[in-house]
Amino acid sequence: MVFAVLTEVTIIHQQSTAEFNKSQGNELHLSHFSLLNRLVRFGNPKTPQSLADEMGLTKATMTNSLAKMSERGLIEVTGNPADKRSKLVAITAKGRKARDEAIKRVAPIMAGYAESIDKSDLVELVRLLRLFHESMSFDAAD
Amino acid sequence: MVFAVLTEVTIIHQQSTAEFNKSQGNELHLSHFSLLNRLVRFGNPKTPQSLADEMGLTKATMTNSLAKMSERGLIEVTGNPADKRSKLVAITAKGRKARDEAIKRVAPIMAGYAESIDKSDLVELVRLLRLFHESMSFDAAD
DNA sequence: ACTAACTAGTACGACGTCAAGCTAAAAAGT
DNA sequence: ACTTTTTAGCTTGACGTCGTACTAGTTAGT
Repeated sequence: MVFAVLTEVTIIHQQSTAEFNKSQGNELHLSHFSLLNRLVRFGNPKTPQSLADEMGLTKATMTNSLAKMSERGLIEVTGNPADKRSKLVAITAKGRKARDEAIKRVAPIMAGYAESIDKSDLVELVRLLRLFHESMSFDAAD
Repeated sequence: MVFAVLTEVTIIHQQSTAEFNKSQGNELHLSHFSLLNRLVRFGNPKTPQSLADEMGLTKATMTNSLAKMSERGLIEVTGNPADKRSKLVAITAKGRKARDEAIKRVAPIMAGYAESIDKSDLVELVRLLRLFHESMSFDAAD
């Protein structure tokens, strides 16, 4: 049963990623969008490590993404005064604009998904996914 | 709300993929395992294209995976008599064994997930994921 | 205080994946 | 029949991601 969850999750992830990226016409990759979205919705600035943890990515991946996004001016990475090992990632005005435009581009697709599934099912699905997500974290903690 | 689904799906996918691969000690990647599993559970042999469709991957990805797995003797790829453009992918005895061993290696992790979540929640989660998956397919069909 | 253990971020090489463009075969249109 | 369109699979180049190994700064042990 757990397997079935992961199978579905994998397929949904792949298809939705592909569709998102397609909708953006190579403007903004999903991973970059997710990062911008995270900064806007869950705190700004943040350290690379905490971003990686929250998004289920490794430090190495985060380093790579931040470099690309920094080059494009979507974010600004500065030293962390509180810890000289660390850095702080902040979204720029350009990054906010890019996020907003990405949302506009993808909105029709999201609406399409929402149309063919009950609102109550969607709410329950999110709840259960979070539950599952948490149960994974416990297990991975050792 | 749809966004929340995709966010959770993405994180769960990444973390579970990472854990699966870790549990296998570089013996068998999740994508290869999924393909073997698919052949065993949902029909054998199958064409590359139908496998790609079922797994939400592109033809190019499938070509690459099949080549690697074929080299390792996990599958056998032959011409399709019914359609000379096409091929047929069949799992080998070695492939079946590799799948079985992978399941054994990952079983403890799966059990860990299952432990911290109610069985009924798990069933419902799978149902809703399939529903969501289907609602995506309709949209992507055009 | 000083050393040992841990943590944040980077560098490098490898892999899965994709989009775009290609060939060959099959299906559809006329 | 013949042409056009569609489909199956391959090739190439690029990107996100990971694991491992490394450096530099922080924390804990003694």
